[in-house]
This record gives sequence, C-alpha cells and structure tokens, in this order.
Amino acid sequence: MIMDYNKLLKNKLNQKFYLEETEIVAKNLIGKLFVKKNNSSLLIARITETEAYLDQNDESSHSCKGITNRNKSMFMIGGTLYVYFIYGVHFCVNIVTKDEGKGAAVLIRAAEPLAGIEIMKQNRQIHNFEKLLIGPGNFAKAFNFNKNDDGKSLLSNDIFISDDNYSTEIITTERIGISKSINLQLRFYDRNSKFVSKK
DNA sequence: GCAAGGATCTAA
DNA sequence: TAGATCCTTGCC
Repeated sequence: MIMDYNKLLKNKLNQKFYLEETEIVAKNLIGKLFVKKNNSSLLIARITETEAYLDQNDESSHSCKGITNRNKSMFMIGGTLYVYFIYGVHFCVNIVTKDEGKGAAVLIRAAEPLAGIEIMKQNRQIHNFEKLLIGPGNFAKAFNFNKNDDGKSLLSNDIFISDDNYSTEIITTERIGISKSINLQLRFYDRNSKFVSKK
C-alpha cells in the first residue's frame, strides 16, 4: 500500500490521461488514488465509483445547454476540477475531460478511505468508516471540497490523482439520480469493492 | 416516502 | 423577479 506522498506525486496522472474520451477516463479512474494535501493534513482515497457526463447527446450533462457562469469550469481543459452546489445542501466533485471548450466531466460518486480518516470523520461529523466516502455529496464533504475548489487543476501538487497499478473489475450500469438520458450506460464501479453506493 | 436547502436559469 | 429545477442525503 502506497502511503508515501513523494511516491504518490511521482505517479501523478498527467495531462494526457484526462484528454481521452469521457467514458474512457471514467473507467480508468476506477482504482486510482485521489490525493488532497494541505498544511496540516494528507487525505487519500481509492476511487471506486464514477459517472461520465458527456459533451454531446447527453441531456443530463450540465454542459448540454451551453456554457453558463455555473458550469464554465466544465469547459476548461481536461484535468480541471468542476465543483458545483446542488439541492441547497451538497457539493459534487467532477473531473473535466477532453479538450478545452468541450464541456465533459466525470463525477466522483464513491471512494475507499485510505489516509486522513480521522479528518474525514470530522468533516463528515460521523464515525461510520464504511460510509465515509459513499455518495458524491459525502465524498465532497469528507474532503472539504467547496466552490473555492471549482476550476482548480489536478496537475498541481496539492490536489491530484495517482496511479499505483491497482487492479479492478469494472461493472457498467445506468447513472443514478438523473431524469434525462437515463438509458445511457455511463456509471462505472469496481465489482470487488464494498465502498460503492449501489450494486 | 419525502423535506431540507440555496444557487441558477428561464420566462415574463 | 417569481417559479421550477437540481449529477443528494438522511430522516420520517
């Protein structure tokens, strides 16, 4: 198990990883390590569940009606964070894909906590380890993501994703919580992980 | 099963 | 500027 920050940094995903087709990036992100570091803490989690939101023919994607003040970071270059506020309560963390101006992203729906667990529990105000990072709103809360993080780059040394060659078995399903384009098979999770919102 | 909650967008 | 909507969650 890799817990050394320098090793995580060495294996950080590069720009090219994020420029691929959104479905590919969403699948490839399963099993990767999400890392967030600040002065006092290092939070690490293994991504277990994602959803792709496309730049074309996807009515449930925020980008489907063009660029607005809310979704503008979704149109930035692949590898950018798109963080939005939803239902007056929660933030959701997305990873922008493809080239600048497209409007495609991958929603992080769940992850397995690996480091900084006490801080995640504090942020969530719960003690249940199993459910710390289950659900997009919960993932964002545990990592203390908010509007300030919208538009940040994942190529930085503070927030990034790292590859430790973890092997996964990807299951593909319909997405959760949407009312349009519901038939698209754009949700992905690791069959062998118990840290998934819904099997 | 459904309310909470606030930002955003559309229609007027 | 009112009203509907929203990639959710946790409680009833």
